[in-house]
Amino acid sequence: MGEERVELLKGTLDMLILKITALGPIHGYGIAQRIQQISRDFFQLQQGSLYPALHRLEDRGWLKAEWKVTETGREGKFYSLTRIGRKQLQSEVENWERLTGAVALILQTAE
Amino acid sequence: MGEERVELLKGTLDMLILKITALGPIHGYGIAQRIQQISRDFFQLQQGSLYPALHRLEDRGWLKAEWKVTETGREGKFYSLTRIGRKQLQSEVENWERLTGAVALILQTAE
DNA sequence: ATAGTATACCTCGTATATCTACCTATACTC
DNA sequence: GAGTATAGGTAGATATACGAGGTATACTAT
Repeated sequence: MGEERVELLKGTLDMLILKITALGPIHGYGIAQRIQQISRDFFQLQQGSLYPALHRLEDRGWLKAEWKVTETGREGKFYSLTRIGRKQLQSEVENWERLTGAVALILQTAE
Repeated sequence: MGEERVELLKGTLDMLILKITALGPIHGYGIAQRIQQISRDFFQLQQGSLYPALHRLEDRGWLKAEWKVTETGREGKFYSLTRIGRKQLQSEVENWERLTGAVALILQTAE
């Protein structure tokens, strides 16, 4: 089978999580599902990456968490983007674009 | 001044070095200069990142090294891409493109 | 002469982040 | 009653880029 182990580039996960939470409050497990869906199964976010990242983002004040009941009737910790989290997202996206632009310059140099 | 500290995404450095050596044999210090030039000063590769990376790539058989004299009349360790190094570069570029494509899908999702 | 800068190589310790593997618990289906 | 999906979590290993430090040579300016 097309067993492809895809590793995230270290440094992109925070941006992706912030972006997903920018779409509205969502719990951790849901974030992993959304990222997988939208990336057409390219990213398969591991729980050992997800939860530490969420705690990190909350500690930095970029996300805030609230326990609520999900649609399936279970407890879930819903994360939403704070105001400084939104700023952080914006700056990370800008940095990402300049960075991929610079990489593209190098990859495009003719042999 | 526009003092911007730019960190590489962890995982991209090997690809960039391999790409530069694909342009022809070049010594370590020259690789750092080329990367900085081509990226229009966006990347400023640190020597503490550069030399360990070169040794790593040589250990894996992707680069081979040879001492020669530079144009400025000094000793330099010239690196060139091996056959499996070229394959590795190709696969890393493919992965990079699929990865940035997947990130783009997520960043593009409307709020 | 000598002081400073650019070139050229290197190592060590630290910080950070992701992964693998493991654990708990509940709801639903077979 | 067993298995799967959902929901949360932690601990340890690994990788890698960075900062700070070191050596040495060639060239330039004073």
